[in-house]
Amino acid sequence: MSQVRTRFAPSPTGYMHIGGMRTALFNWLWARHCGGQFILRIDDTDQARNQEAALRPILQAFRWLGLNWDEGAEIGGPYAPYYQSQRGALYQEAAQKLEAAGLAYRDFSTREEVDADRKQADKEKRPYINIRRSLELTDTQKADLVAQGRPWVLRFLIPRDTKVQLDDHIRGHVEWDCSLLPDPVIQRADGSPLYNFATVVDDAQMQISHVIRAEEHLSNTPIQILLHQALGNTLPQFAHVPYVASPGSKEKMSKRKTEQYRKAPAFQKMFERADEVFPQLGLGNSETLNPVMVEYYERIGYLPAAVLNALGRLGWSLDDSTEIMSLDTMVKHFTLDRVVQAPAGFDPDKLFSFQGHWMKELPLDQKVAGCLPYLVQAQLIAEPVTDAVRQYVEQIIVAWGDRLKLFSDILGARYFFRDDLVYDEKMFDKRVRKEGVPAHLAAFRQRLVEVDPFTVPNLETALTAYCQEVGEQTGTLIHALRLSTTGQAVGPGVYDCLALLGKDKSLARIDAALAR
RNA sequence: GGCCCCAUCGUCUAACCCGGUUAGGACACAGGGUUUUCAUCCCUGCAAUAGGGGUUCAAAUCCCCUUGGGGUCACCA
Repeated sequence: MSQVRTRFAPSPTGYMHIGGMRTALFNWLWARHCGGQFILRIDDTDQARNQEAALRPILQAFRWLGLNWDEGAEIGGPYAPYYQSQRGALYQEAAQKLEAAGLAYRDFSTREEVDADRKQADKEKRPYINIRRSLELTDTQKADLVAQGRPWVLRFLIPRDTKVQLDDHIRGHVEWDCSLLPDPVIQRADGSPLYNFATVVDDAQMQISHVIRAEEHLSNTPIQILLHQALGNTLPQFAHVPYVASPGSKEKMSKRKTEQYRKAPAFQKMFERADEVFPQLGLGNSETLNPVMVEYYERIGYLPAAVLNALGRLGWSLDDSTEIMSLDTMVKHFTLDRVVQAPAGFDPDKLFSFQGHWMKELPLDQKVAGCLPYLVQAQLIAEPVTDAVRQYVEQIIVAWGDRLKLFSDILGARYFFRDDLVYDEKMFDKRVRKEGVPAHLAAFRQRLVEVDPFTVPNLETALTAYCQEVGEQTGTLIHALRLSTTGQAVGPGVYDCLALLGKDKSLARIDAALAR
């Protein structure tokens, strides 16, 4: 096969959509699988807003996930520039070429006229296509109108007597009857190009071999194919990937619908998590950062490997049983013909389970590196982080074990850094304020004074010995100690907790609990 | 509404192209075991071919229809 070149062409919207990320991943995967190039082009035709700021989160999402691009934004390349806003001359040239060949025409009709035509067609229950009045104008009439300063747009002349055929890598054979297609505007009165046109010009000029994009572009495709043909371009291959649906629905996931996702059972936990974590980090809450955006996953402490794995398995499979896949594995096996045709609902639970897997695989030093920023941002530890603190955090992470799923879970270790404990009152009542327990706790507290060094094995020996002597179950003391020293009913092993806290703090907290 | 796409457990999917499997796996859920918490880990269970017609010895698989779901219909991208 000749050189494979794929592209992802986001418009700078200020955030990276998780569904768009999946499409980008498939493009990247196909390029890498084939040893080709992946291009990141910016579709910023007539965007008034702040480019820089609106683009940053998108590029950051690619960097975070490790999806590098061979040409495009920031790095340039042989087909530069890669920003549509800077490629005006190319579009002008192509538009002139079409007009000169009689394949596009100047349309002098006003928006009002077009709207009226459309309404009329609607009323008569027939499909709307352009009436093409401007086509009947003589050259002198047209020149007059131009002289009068009448604005016009350039429309592509759809060849109404043909059919467009597409053999899509995912959808298969699709056909459209051109007699039903309105003539699309390809250039505005001010000379700026429209998306459908700019895309065609760019894809051809950048030698894109495979246009892999979301299904919602399928209806744009006949026009683009026609445009390519009119321009004399070699047609790229097309692959229309089904869109990503929101959890528990079949509808395309959309940022505009975040309010309803907030209440959807499958999504709810992610929003709650955001409201719990982000305020502690000074990052707003689920209003500012929600699970539709890639940045949510980065900020809440997901691993790129987990997000990539989940995205890769959404609408694509390697075989009948492989679930856990590294990026390398996906590159090795990815093919377009194994992309599923039906929309896939995003599944937060499954992502979470992938996360559990990849977090378990992560070497300790990387876990520490991942958690440290959270502790700093939540002001639980100071910056710069000293070796002693770093070591302490490492010990906590070891004790935390597989309970640490997201990096932000480390915020649950607050009681190792702060003395104002948050008590789980219900459990405190159940495990501490219970017949006989305070007495045991007080008695064992005295034994603790003698434990030296204050280590896990010594603590365990002491507790077992005490319980045997007094004929009490170890569980009674274990639970009481955990509630007293951490305030919580769940967490790392209680001996780990005591050892990590050290003798002084442990004793003080037991005293405080007994005094409550 | 026009055009187009889609349809297997609750979810993601395998098997479909080239008809023959007790329709497989994973997540979730339920139960059990290990860890006197929780998490991990192990075992077990639950659970699907939308409906109707064809074709065929045989249909999840091929064809048609119905139903349902979705996307798109801009001088947005």
